Order: sequence, then C-alpha cells, then structure tokens
Amino acid sequence: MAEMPRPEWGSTNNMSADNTFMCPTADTSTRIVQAAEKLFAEQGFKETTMRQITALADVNLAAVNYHFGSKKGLIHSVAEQSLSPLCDAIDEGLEKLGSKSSAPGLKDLLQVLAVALVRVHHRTDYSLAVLMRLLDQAYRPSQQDLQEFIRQKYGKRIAVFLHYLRENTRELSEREFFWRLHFLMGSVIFTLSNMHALVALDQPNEREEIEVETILLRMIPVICAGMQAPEQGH
Amino acid sequence: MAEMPRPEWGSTNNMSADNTFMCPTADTSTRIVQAAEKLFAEQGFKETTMRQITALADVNLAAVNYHFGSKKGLIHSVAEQSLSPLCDAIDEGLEKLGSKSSAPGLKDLLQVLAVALVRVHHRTDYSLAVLMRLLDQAYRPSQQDLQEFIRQKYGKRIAVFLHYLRENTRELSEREFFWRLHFLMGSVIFTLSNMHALVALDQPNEREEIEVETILLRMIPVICAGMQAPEQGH
Amino acid sequence: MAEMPRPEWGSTNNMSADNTFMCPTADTSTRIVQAAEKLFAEQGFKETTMRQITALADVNLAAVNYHFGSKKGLIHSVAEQSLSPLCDAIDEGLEKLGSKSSAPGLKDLLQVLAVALVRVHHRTDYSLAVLMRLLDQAYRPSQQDLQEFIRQKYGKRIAVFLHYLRENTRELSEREFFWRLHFLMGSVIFTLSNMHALVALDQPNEREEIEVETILLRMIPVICAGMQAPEQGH
Amino acid sequence: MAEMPRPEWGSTNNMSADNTFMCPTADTSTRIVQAAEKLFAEQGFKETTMRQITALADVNLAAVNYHFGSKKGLIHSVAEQSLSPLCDAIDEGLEKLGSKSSAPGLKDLLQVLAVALVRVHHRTDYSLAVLMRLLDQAYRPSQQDLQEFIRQKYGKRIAVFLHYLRENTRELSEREFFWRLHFLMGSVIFTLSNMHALVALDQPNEREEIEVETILLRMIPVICAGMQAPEQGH
DNA sequence: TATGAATGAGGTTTCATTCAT
DNA sequence: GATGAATGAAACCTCATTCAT
Repeated sequence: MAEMPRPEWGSTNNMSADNTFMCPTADTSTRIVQAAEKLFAEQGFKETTMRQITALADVNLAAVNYHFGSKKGLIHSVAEQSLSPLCDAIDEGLEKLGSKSSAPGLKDLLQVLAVALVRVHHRTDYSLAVLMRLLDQAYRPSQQDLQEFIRQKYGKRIAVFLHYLRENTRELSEREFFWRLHFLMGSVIFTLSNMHALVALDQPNEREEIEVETILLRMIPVICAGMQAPEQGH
Repeated sequence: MAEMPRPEWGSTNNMSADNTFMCPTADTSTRIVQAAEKLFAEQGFKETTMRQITALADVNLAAVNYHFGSKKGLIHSVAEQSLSPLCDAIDEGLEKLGSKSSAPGLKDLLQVLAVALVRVHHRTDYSLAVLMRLLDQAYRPSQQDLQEFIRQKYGKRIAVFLHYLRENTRELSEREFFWRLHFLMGSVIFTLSNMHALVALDQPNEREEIEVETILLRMIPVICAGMQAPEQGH
Repeated sequence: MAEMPRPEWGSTNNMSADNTFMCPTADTSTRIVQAAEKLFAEQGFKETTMRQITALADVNLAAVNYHFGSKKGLIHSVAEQSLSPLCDAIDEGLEKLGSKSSAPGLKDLLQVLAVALVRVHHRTDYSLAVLMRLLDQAYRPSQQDLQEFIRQKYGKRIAVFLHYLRENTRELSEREFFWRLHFLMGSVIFTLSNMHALVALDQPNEREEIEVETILLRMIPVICAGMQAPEQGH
Repeated sequence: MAEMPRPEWGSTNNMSADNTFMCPTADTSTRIVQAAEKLFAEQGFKETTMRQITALADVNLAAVNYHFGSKKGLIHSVAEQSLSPLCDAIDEGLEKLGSKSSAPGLKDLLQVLAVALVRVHHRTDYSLAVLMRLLDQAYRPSQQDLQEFIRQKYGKRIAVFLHYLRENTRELSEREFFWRLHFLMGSVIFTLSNMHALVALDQPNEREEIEVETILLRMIPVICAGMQAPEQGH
C-alpha cells in the first residue's frame, strides 16, 4: 500500500537561475530550498529547525513535509541540487580535456573542479557552502545514510575524477595519495563551507558579493604544490 | 510484575562493548567529559544529547547540570581541556625554538604545532577530534559566543604563534597569507576532526590505535609546500 | 534532474499487487467507497487516513471531500451502503415468513438474518466486515452521533426484527433477553468483523474466497442453543 | 550505545488497590495508567490522545514518555496490568481444579475464567474493558505487533487453558472447535468491552457500580449451551 | 467534475533543565 | 554530591480540509 499521492520526494523542484535572495514570487518549493540552503549553511543541519526554514521562506510549516516528505528529504533534495550540477560540470570539463591532444595535468584537473564549483555557486548564494557542509557531515560515523545516499547517486562519477587525479600523482604511494587527497579535501571543504564568514573577516567593511573565483584562484597553486610535494622520507 | 517498587534504574549500567574505554573508577565529572568527548567527536555537539552522554558515562542525567551548569558549560569545559594544553605546548615549543641561535623556520613552527597536537591527542582518545570540531563550529555566524569564548581565553596566545608564522611568509601579501592560513587550517581541522573515520577507511581491517604522529608527519611537508608555493600571478 | 516541471503526480498510480480487486473503470466515488471499505475493515476508521484511501482508489486526495463532504460523510455513506441492503433483506425475509401458516421460530429468524448478512457480503468483499465494525463503534460513548445516525435511519426497521425475536424468547425475563441479545450480537459482530483474520487462521494455506455462508451455518445452532439455554437459577 | 537511563519501559508501575477514580495523591505513573484505561476503554487507542490522558491524569504531557517511553509503551503497560493478573488467576483456578478428584468440566472452566475476569475488573474500573478492547485489536491485520506482544508474553499460559477447554469438547471437530471458540470470545469481548455502555442501557436510571459478576453469571449458561450444541448436520 | 497545492490544528516525541530529597 | 522524577518548550510530522484552477 503506497502512502502516495505526494510529490516524488527527493528531486522536486525547478529552480530559476534567479539569485536575488528570497524572491517573493518564486514558487513554494523553490523558496523552501533557498531558505534551507541559507540556514543550513549558516547554522548546520541539526541546528536549523523547520520553523526557521518555513518562516524565512514565508510558507506554511507543513509545506516542507508536503513537498519533501521530511527534513531528511529536504536535505537530500538540497544535496541533489548542488551535487548533480557539480558532477555534470565535472563530466563536461573532463570531456573537454579528453579531446585535447595531451593527457590532462594536475592543474587542468583542478581547474575543471574549480569551474564546476563556481557553477554550483552561481545557482544560489549558498548552494556551494551547503554542499561542502554535506560532504563534511558525510564523514561522521553517525551519518552513514547520508554517505550512502551520496555514494549511491554520485559514487561512480566521483570515482572517475579521482581516477584522473590518481593518474597525475603516480609518484605517490597509494596510501600517501589517500591522505593527501583528504588534506586537499579539507582545504576545499573548510574554506568553502565557511566562505561567507571568511570573506567577512577578510573584507570587514566591504559589502560586495562573494567571489568564489578569487578564492579558488588562490587555492589552486597551493593545492598543486601540496599534492606534488616530495613524499616524506624520500 | 505487579508490585515493583520503582523502575530499575540499576539496569542503567549495561554498557555496550563500545565503551570498554570508560574507566569505571574515575570520578563523575571526568567520566562525563570523556563520554562527551567521544560522542561530540562522533556526532557533533547538537546531535549529542545529555542522555547519551550520561548513559555512556554511566552517571545520573542531572549530573551534567550539577557539575557543569549546562550543556554549553560542558562544551566549554571540554574545550578548555584541550585548548589549554595545546596552547601550553605551543608556548613551550616556541620558547625552545627561541633559545636556538637562528630564527625559526616554517618547518620548525609546524613541528611545534604538530607536537602540541600530539600532546592533546594523548590526553584522551577523542580530545583532539573534538577540539577540531570546536574550531570548525567557531566559524559559524550563529556560534559567535563560542568564538568569543575561545578568543577571550586563548586569543592572545594564538596570535603569538600566528605572528611567528607570518614572519616566515613575508613574501606573501597580507591577504594571501590570510587565505593560505585558512587553507592550512582546513586541512588540519578536517583531517583531524575526521581522523577516526579516515583511519578506518585507510586501514579497514587493522584495529590498531590511531597514530596522529603518522598523519601529521605526512601533513607537514604538504602544508609547507602549500604555504611556500609561488603566489598566483607573480 | 535540473529543470523538472513539477512533481510527477503521474507516478501515483503505482499500486501494490494488493489491490488487484480495484476495478480501474469504476467511477470515482465507487472506487473510493470500495477502497474505504477495505481499509476501514482492516485497520479501523480512525486508523485509516484519507491519503491511504485515495491512494488505494487511485483518485485525487481532494475527491473524498468533493464527493462525500468529509471523512465522516464517507463513513456514513459506507454505512448506508450495507445497512440499507441489510434491512431490505431482513424485511423481505420477514415478509416471506409472515406468509407462512405457522408463526416464525427462532431458527427461522436467525436464518433470515443470515441470508441478509450473506447478501451484504456479496456486495463487496469488505461490506460486511465494515458494517460490523460500525455497529461495534456505535456502542462507544464517544461515538453517539454514529449511534444516532444509525438509530434515526434504521432504528424502526431493526426494532421490528427484535420484536419478532422477543416473541420467540418469551420464557426469558426482559432483562435476561437484553443481555442474551448482546451476547449474540457480540458473537456475530466479533466473528464477522474479524472474519478475514479468522479465516486466515483457520485455513492458513488455502487462498480461497471467504464463505460467510459456512461461518453462519456454524453459528446458527450455537446461537439458538445459547438463546434457549435455561435461565440461571430457574 | 544505550539510550538509557530511563525507567524500564513496559512494566513500570505499582498499583494501589484503590479503585476510587483518579486519586490525586497516587503517584504519577499510576495516575497515567488509570486515566489511560478510562479513555482507552471509552474511545479506543488511536482515538485517545496523550494530551487527553495527561490532562485527565493531571500530569505533565512529557510524563507519559518519561514513564512509558511512548504511547505504544503505555498501551503495553496497560495490557500487562490486566493480562498478568488474568493469567495468574486462571493458573490458580486451574490448579485448584486439578486437585479435585474428577476431571474439570466445561462449566468449571468457564467459572475459572469468570473468577479471573472479575479479579481483573476489581483492579480498576476500566481494566477489564480495556483488556477486552486490546484482544479485539489484536485480531486486526495492521496490529500484528500487538498480537506478537501478547503471544510472546502470555501465549503459553493461554494455550494451557485452551487445552483444557478442548478436552471438554472432544465431540467437536477441530475446525468446529476453532469457530465456536471465537464465537464465545466474541460474546465475552463484545459484552465486556462495552459493558459500561450496556449497563447504562440496561439500567438507565440507576447509578450503581457495574457488577461484572452478574453479567458473567448470565453468560456462563449461555456459553455452555452454545459450546455443547449439536454440531450442524450431525 | 476533478486536481495539485497549500494550510491550521493538533499529533507524538525529544530535549535540556530543574527540584525535592 | 548525587539521584529520580518531573517539566516547559519546542522539535518533527500527520491529518483532514480548503481553495484556486
């Protein structure tokens, strides 16, 4: 006995490219997702209540359950909304690289990643930050279902990118690669999930838009250097 | 069944095999802190309930409020327990470096930090992980009181270390230094706050103790290289 | 994934193999009543949600309110659909008896009732079970409006049957009659409202149709004997 | 990781024999159970809200979860509170019968059951009614966990009684016995679960206590006769 | 006639905290 | 110090219903 009819949980809404915050004419589920992204990014998932979300989105409290089934459903929906475009953009970028004559170098790969991240960021002000927080959460032992959700939906596509990365770091042992990969991920995840706070610290007075491009431009050479540093004891 | 005097609170001390690490003779507040560290590290602060903590510590639910005033008080207490030794160890390390003839290099400074982190880790299995999570939290806009707490108690001592670090990266602009510092912090915070999960991923079968030393040994050259990479566009 | 027009309400019609009985061409309100009967019978009235009903009937959630005004309206509708034929059949049966030369005996009356119940059962698989549950509910102090509804629409016709019954149990005191009547009603209501479960218990392996006739055939002599047992202390 | 400490859900409270309704000095969990019994009996389980229960018991809303873990826990507790004494009393009665010279007859067995039911009734005004409603519920396909709960805790003891009953109805086929048993159960369950309503109908003006003894005294000969009626077609 | 979206009321449960002992 | 019970606030979620289309 199905508990339907309700909208198909998980991948519900069509987002307009509109970036101005909380557009009052946008439709309900879009408004919810945008409000949720902002609050999730600023406070975390558990810390954010459905009341806060629905209040900010200016919709009825029950609307979240109507559109997304549950808070977890909303989180998954939010995740899809940034992970899907991210993977799409990475795939695209890799394809472009593949058509070039020479094999892609480490810098090329990071550039592909950077472009993909920028594209995610341009969907909504907080898409990127919230995505990074999701990836962070996924490493907690108590959140294995989130991990599973991500692995199942995006595992294969992520593996492809990692494969290319590995090709460019052949000089590292398998184990060294594993750890450096996570050092790098730490940089990216920490910086981008806190980017709003960091930008505010960096430019206390200016009230300009966050430019992820600038941050990533700074980050790429640092990560390149880190990945290519001589292995300890060699 | 009919005339039971009262619910059997005695049955509380049935602990899963998970907490063999919980020394039963330690005094109440120590037990609480240790249980809290483990749970905070694995689940996060908000996600961890007082009931879970007191159950794992095998103490009365009200004991936390009695000893620490509130959940926030416990968190601060946990924070102090690792931040104080960390700063002490850094101070010590810097002092030793200062007595040497030459000015300390970047590698020396990172070594000092590494030694300090190892010392924190050796207090309790989860001291380090939970400390890292605290630092992560402190960047959230909604947790400014935590930030304030840390800044007030440890701000000055941290500043000293950062000052030394800056001395060794004079070639970077102020702004570049700011960002690279946070890239580095991201690596450290992410890696160490998830170190249990990462070690489990790295060595799925082995059941040996986590060796932060090993991790840090891998990390230092990577960070060094990152900090010293040529600035973009120069 | 990105630009979905709207949640796919079309995916609502995925029905479990459970509802093969749900004729897809029947009109909306018939489908609703049939689905409601099944669910009411299996779960009870309060336990059954409109969503379950509309999902099983494969109609829109709002259709129930459109066709029946409210959940209570639907329940009353369901009640009528079995109480009316029941009373009709009893009336018919009594008329036939009346045309016979001799006055009707207790067994005759019970046979009339049995035939009427069988007729109700043959309307829909769950008509009878749900009717019995309704009668059960009607005795609860908190459901006096249901009681009132039944009394007003069918009270007189039921009274006629009870009158005949009383004629055949003259040897019992008024009060004894009252109680025996309810003992009997208990047997009927309990057995028939749980008949699906009971048949499943009785014939765990066979997957044949429920034959109320068989059950009633077993019940009649038992009830006869019960009603005619010598009064306690006489 | 245990979710303790909380009282051991399910069999929590010590009941005083006090039958006056809602004694204000009784302890919290007793008050809850008594209020729950009354409301469950009058309205059903799903229909009764925790707010109603705690309001009637004049305790905090959260007290139910504190003492019983959940609404289902409360229901199970209520069940135990009447099923345990019922089975105890039946065991006792059977033992007494066993010590007699001759084998126990059908009437003896029913008398044992009646005495046991009376004893349950004397615990609390609504213990018996609510027990009967529980047994009724247990036959619904959607309540198999309740069924399981009862079977696991009391299945064996009930089976003993049924065994004796079967010994006294050897002339019936297995299948006939099954059905007659449920006819009888229907009488008992329906009558006793609605006994308050029925007594009110029987004696509209009198406001005296319900005498289950009287009802059961009327019921025994009826059931005896029903069980011993000649099998259809023999 | 029918539907998809939305909503207000109210459901159970969880939580940190408090208090008398 | 320590404990068992109790509590108010608020969490997430479900429900029957309504309404514009």
